[in-house]
Amino acid sequence: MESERTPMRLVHLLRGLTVELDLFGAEFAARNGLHPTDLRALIHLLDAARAGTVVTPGRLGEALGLNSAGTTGLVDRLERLGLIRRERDPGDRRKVRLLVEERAIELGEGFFGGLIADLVAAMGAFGEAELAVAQRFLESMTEVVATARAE
Amino acid sequence: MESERTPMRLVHLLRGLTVELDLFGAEFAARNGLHPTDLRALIHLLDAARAGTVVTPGRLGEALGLNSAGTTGLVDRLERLGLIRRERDPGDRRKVRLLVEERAIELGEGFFGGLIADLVAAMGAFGEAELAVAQRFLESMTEVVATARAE
DNA sequence: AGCATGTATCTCGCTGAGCGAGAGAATACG
DNA sequence: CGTATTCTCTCGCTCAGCGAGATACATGCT
Repeated sequence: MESERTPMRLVHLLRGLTVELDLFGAEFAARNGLHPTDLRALIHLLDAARAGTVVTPGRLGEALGLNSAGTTGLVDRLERLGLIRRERDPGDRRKVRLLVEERAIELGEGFFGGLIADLVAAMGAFGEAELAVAQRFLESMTEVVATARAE
Repeated sequence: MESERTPMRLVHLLRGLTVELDLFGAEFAARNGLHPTDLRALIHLLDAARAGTVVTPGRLGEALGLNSAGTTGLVDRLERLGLIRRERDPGDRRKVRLLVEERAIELGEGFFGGLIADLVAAMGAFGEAELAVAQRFLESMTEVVATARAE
């Protein structure tokens, strides 16, 4: 494994990192009575809230790869947990807006907070130029995966 | 978002990349009649096979965070799909060895093959030194997550 | 206007992944 | 030996997510 050529080593690292992050998320979710899907939904909702975007059940379901029935169930679940609230869109009354509650933000902090601080701290060992390289690298890899996903 | 400080931008990139890889895997799995768990199991089994490690249901379940009942179901499923085979360990007859079939290897190639080639190709745009930086960076981040996971 | 078509969400019934509890079979250890 | 331990599997259950379709609102066409 140590004698592996660099590109393959990087591929395995990317996969390994994904696995670690997934497991971290799954464990956090389980500890808070959530399912992995709930956590992914929460992340999506918090991102949208910070960006000022309106999220509807349809958009959320699409982002998570769920059909409408599953999405309704997911939203019901999050609402029952007091993490989000439904609100009819006054402009188009077919739509429902999903609003995140304070509790959801706190939960998000609990999840990310510690880990982000640790990650940022570890980045301190890298120079400005090195972080820039890492950024370009990650952007490039993300784009490749996103493109592959779109077939 | 463009004005974001580099460390946070990197954190978001890591998360985004994880999400993309997850979705890619989930879509591949669905297209092949597998569940995300099955794919994760397959990856684990193929890694072990390449490393020459023996995998038992117990080890597999532990790696995926399943209990024994769930693991039995998973192994049944993979066996029914003709991806693995059970074989009693002759040394310790309580144990069962999980052997990957040819089909599983082909499936793995189908999943990784294209994506890996694309990723490696994109790495071609980076110099030797830059890839080394990316590697150190990913190793550092992986270690942080693994440490955080171990509490 | 009026009617067809499209869009957003929800309801119903069902399948099956994964859990808890515990049984059964083989091994280790006093 | 017999008792504890380890590994896997069985049983019964819960609930996330699917397919099909209902409902309600919106929009385009003539």
